[in-house]
Amino acid sequence: MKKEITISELARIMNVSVHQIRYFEEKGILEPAYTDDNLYRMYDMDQIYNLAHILLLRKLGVSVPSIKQSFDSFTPGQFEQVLQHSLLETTTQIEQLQELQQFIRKVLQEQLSFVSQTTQYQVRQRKIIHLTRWVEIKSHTTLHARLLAEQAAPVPNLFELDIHYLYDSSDAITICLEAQQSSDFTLPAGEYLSSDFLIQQDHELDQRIEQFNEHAAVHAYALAEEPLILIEKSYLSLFSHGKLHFEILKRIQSTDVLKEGE
DNA sequence: GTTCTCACA
DNA sequence: TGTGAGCA
Repeated sequence: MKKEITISELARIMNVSVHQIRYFEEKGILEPAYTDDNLYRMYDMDQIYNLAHILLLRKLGVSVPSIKQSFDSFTPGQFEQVLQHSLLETTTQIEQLQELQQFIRKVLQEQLSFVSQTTQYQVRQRKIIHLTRWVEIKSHTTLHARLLAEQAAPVPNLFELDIHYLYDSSDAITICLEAQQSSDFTLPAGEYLSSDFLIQQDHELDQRIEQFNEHAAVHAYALAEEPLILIEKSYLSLFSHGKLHFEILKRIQSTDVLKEGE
């Protein structure tokens, strides 16, 4: 019985895959003690220590190329730099995960509030929203793939955004996306008449908008002279089997709010 | 059981 | 940065 061990034995005692050991070899950070006549890689204590170091550094977030560098020419200063870098990396990862957590909460909350909602029309208090103009289309037409493809600026992550359709008095509908800072349009904070609904076919949309306007007239809401806003909640449509989730909004006039963007 | 290579996430 | 499959 040889004192050296095969790759699968090394893999077993170090809790890694055979593949992974060969991968480390390919990347030049772990050589076998020798190769046997049958071309099997054989490993001894040196390799066990070596692999232990590699796994530790991987756990600390150090990349394989950096591990190679640190093995080739190792100075304590470089080591600190490498570890500082992976510390920074984990910090940004935590931030990204927190953003994801927030987004999941938002989707969950909106989904719950839609499910529990009984009345179709309600008055809602809304925070200020900034919008950036994205595409303009004529009324009574629909967005099609070609139109999107021809836009100069590619739109990031359409699936997770609320898409805002602004219906002003003209014949055009302006399609906008949420912006971080003040941009092309601003929807002031305040009270909005709101209606949530699902639709299956495009023509239902125009009906809904008509109904909304009628409802507002019948109940004599003092609506602001601002565009009607239709919001497509693309991510909520996930929960409604091919139906699309929309909200119609129009701000209710209040005397103490200054009109913005003029 | 192991090697090598290719495709894939 | 690995994994899985197929082959010899």
